[in-house]
Amino acid sequence: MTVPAHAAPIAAPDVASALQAVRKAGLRLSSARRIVVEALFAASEPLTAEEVARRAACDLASAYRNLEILEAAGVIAHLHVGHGAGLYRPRAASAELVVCERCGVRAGLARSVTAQIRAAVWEASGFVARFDHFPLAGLCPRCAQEGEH
Amino acid sequence: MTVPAHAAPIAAPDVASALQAVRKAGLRLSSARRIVVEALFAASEPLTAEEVARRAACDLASAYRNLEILEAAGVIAHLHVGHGAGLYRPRAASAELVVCERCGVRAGLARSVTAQIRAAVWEASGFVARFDHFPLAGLCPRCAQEGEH
DNA sequence: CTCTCTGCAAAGAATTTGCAAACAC
DNA sequence: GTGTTTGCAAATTCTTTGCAGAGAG
Repeated sequence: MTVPAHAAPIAAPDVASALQAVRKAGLRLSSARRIVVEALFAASEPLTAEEVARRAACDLASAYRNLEILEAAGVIAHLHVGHGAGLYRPRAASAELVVCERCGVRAGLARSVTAQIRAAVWEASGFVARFDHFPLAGLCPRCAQEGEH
Repeated sequence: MTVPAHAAPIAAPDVASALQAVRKAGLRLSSARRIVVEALFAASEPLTAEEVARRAACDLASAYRNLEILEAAGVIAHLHVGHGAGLYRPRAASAELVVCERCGVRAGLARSVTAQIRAAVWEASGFVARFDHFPLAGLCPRCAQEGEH
């Protein structure tokens, strides 16, 4: 038995193809929209809507609206870490993560590891687990050590 | 190599011992506090703060304050599922879960399964994963099937 | 009696929505 | 031109905080 495939739409690998994908989705390429895309692809880390709005010099409401639209178009994706605001990143950068609940540090998980976990969860529950939208949570090595005081 | 133990404080198994634990923590047992505890132990599912306030017939602010205090006292715990409000439950009922991102259905995971996953995550990243505060997310069998249309 | 706890009201953070003007095509 | 998109302001949802009075020990 194998875990059902999680359909993986084509994620634009760079700014150019992302902007092209926006056009193909029938969306207008307004200046705000273009800069939002560029800001996300230029960032090395996922950004909050507020950071996107600041970098794109556009209204926060427009940032939220564009982030939602761009996500629907398959160009970007958002994730949630801890109690804080949502984070946005290019869809192509949707690595599967584990996040420290205490300090917020994030680490990527190799596909082989997440595949193994997905298989275990699926066999036990029938659920197809994902780690990109709501990453795994726990304590990083440092915080885990402190926690045992 | 084994995953570091996640210190597991004594969780009150029933209302009586929970109320007793509240006293031992040096807290006063106000009527609102008592009813909040009773409401959580009486519920078959985790409750939102709003549901707690309604069942305890107390102010929402008092519900939040008591939930925070009771959690610090080790009597209850909260978790986050999806985009919605936080959920509260007796600490003793802190099962490790997997939640459907689409329909919200929850399923418990056997300790043997979560132990295996914890080990895999720890070997790969050094993180000590938890599944009670931020449960695993994914698609339930039904939604997974629909998703492949 | 003292100090904790409560209700009420207001503040805050994150996100969404209504609307007229601005802009892409 | 025409219909999408924007900025601004206001509304929503969830949660926290300030304060004066009520209640537990």
